[in-house]
Amino acid sequence: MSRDRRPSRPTQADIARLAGVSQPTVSLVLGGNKAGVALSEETRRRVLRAAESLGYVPDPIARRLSHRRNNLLGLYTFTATFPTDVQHSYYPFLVGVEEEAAAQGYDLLLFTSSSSTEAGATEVLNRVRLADGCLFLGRHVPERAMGRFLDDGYPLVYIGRHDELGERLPYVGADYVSASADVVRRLVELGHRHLAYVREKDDAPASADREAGLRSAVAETGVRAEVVRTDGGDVDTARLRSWLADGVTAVVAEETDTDIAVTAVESAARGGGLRCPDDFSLALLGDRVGRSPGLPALGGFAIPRREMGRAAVRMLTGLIAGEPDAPIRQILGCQPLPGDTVGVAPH
Amino acid sequence: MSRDRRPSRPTQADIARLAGVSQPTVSLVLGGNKAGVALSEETRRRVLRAAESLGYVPDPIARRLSHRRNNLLGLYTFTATFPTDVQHSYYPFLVGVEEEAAAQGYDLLLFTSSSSTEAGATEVLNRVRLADGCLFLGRHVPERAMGRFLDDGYPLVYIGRHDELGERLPYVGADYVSASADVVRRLVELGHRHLAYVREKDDAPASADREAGLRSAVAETGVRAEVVRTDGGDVDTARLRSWLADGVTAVVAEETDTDIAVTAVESAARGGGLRCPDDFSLALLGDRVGRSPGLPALGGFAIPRREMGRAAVRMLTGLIAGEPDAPIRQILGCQPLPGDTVGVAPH
DNA sequence: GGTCTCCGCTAATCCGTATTAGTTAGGGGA
DNA sequence: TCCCCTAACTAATACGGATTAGCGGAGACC
Repeated sequence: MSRDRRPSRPTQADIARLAGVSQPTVSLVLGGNKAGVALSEETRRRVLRAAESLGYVPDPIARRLSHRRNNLLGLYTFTATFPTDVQHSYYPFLVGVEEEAAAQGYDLLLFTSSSSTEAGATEVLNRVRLADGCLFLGRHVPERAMGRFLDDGYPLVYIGRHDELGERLPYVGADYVSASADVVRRLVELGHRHLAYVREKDDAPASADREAGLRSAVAETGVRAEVVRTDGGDVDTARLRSWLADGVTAVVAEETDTDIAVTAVESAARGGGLRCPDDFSLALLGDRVGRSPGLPALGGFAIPRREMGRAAVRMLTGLIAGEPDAPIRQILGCQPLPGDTVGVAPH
Repeated sequence: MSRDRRPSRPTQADIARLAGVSQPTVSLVLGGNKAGVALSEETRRRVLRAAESLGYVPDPIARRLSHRRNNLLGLYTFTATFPTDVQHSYYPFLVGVEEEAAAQGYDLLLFTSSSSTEAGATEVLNRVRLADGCLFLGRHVPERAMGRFLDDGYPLVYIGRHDELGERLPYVGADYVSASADVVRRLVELGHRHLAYVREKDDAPASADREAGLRSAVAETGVRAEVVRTDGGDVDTARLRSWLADGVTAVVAEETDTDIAVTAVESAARGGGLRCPDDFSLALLGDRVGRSPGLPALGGFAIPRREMGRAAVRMLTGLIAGEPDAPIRQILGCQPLPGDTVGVAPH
């Protein structure tokens, strides 16, 4: 025991001994004495002098043990936190999260999900409780784990709209419905009357919202639209050509964190030597974060990721503070992006 | 008091109550019982079941207070951890850090430095102790704070070579000296006999190493080189033209996290309608992470940022484990990058 | 039958700080 | 002279978990 005692820093007890007072007195003096306990100026000075001479620095660990607060916000992404292939999509969220966390005096705890097995995920989800509250980022909601957090009153906020758990899950989302409808309306204004919509195969609120917006605008304007689900492989040059032969003048692609849909369309076009907007217009339901400035900008809408990150942190800290009447669901608007790949329909 | 008691996470005491044992027994069961205290299988099971059903997670603070380990690695960057303006430069480090941290079973604690004032920095540096050890990333070393950590035996590793504290500071760096010399040699082989080197104004080991490498290769090959320090404003088109008029055929620019030097040269060239490598060759001492695929690649060398991040984590976990004979300084090699902006010298 | 030894667990204590309830000394008032 | 009040501290305790000493009971052995 004694041999493994590191040369520890001076404690309040050491100061107390030196100043001839008790440890609580030291705590009062150094802690600013917010409770307003009476303290003589003389004692105060002695304690401060002793602390100074010992080079005292409060131990943050012990301090937080007493506070029952860690000042830690968790961030859990259900993928690698810094994913290599989808890095640009999540990055702006993180920027916003960090900015606001810093502003609110919280540090960020990044959960590394090395094992993406079910058991591993459960394990990590348990560790989440180390933080005072946690942000979640992902296309889907692990309902059991989240339900449990909610039952326990653990503060959490999802980045992205999610209704898998009814009205219980707090989130900060983006208005994909309106933004997607707008994209369709802009295409129709440019004369497009026949669209193809390429989306991810699996269902998630983010995809459902985009499709709902698209369908509502399609119905409203009376144009045609094929809706195609893909996992990447089945949208190729031949398919693209057959659409165009059928009279499709604009392709709309869903943008997700994996970018499967838009990547498939782009490579199909490249493979066939087709160009946008000359051969067809290409619009995105979303944007591409890491898009190179040298490449043509894709028309679509800008997701306010950074602001979503900030708003999510604000909501979360509100939950942690126990604010009663704060809204637990928030939807931010998206800006239209004209882009270079959308043009007037031929004919 | 009672009203501010948040529904706190289950503690060992809760488990003990549920399982009908004492808190220390719970601690023994959950802690792996390294002391080898006798425990019946039946008790063990009851405790584990109770813990499971309550969703128990040990409090890192409490654990740290008595034990001193919480499987948290700190990451401190002296700027925003997800910097918006220099984002691409630090990002690959983070990728590597996260990969290796996940592999070693550590979570990451990102310290947000809201205030970059001296006082604020000290405050944050105190919080660093929450983690078992900490990685630091930055051009400069705050010597007092770091010295203090080292004195206290707190495990830390710098990403980037730093000798401001003598031999005491553990780091994982890149071999800028050799890599920079190589860049110069390649230019000389292409016939360049007169270079201009543009570097940051302030001094840091990263800059000193590059300049040392450059100077050694310049001396070795007997060519001429102007060394210019800039903060961005004073390297403009006129200056660039005057170099070329003086016979400079290649400009070498330092690459740092701010990219001040290379950005200045590039905008000076663009302003004068000068092109690389036709009008002059442009080489980088380093690389540009976020470089768009559509733009010309700059010649230089690739800094193995991801691998540096991984190596730093390995070194840090070694320090935490108290490995005695592990090296505390490591230098990784850089790969040459030919690039499109370096060509044969005219004449 | 008495002592010895294990087994299986708990009581006590520590880590460093914060907070609250008390306790003591001294002064003032009646 | 007795009582009360206030100033100025301290004792006790909480926070959650780890560690060590120790205790009661059961079986073994002489």
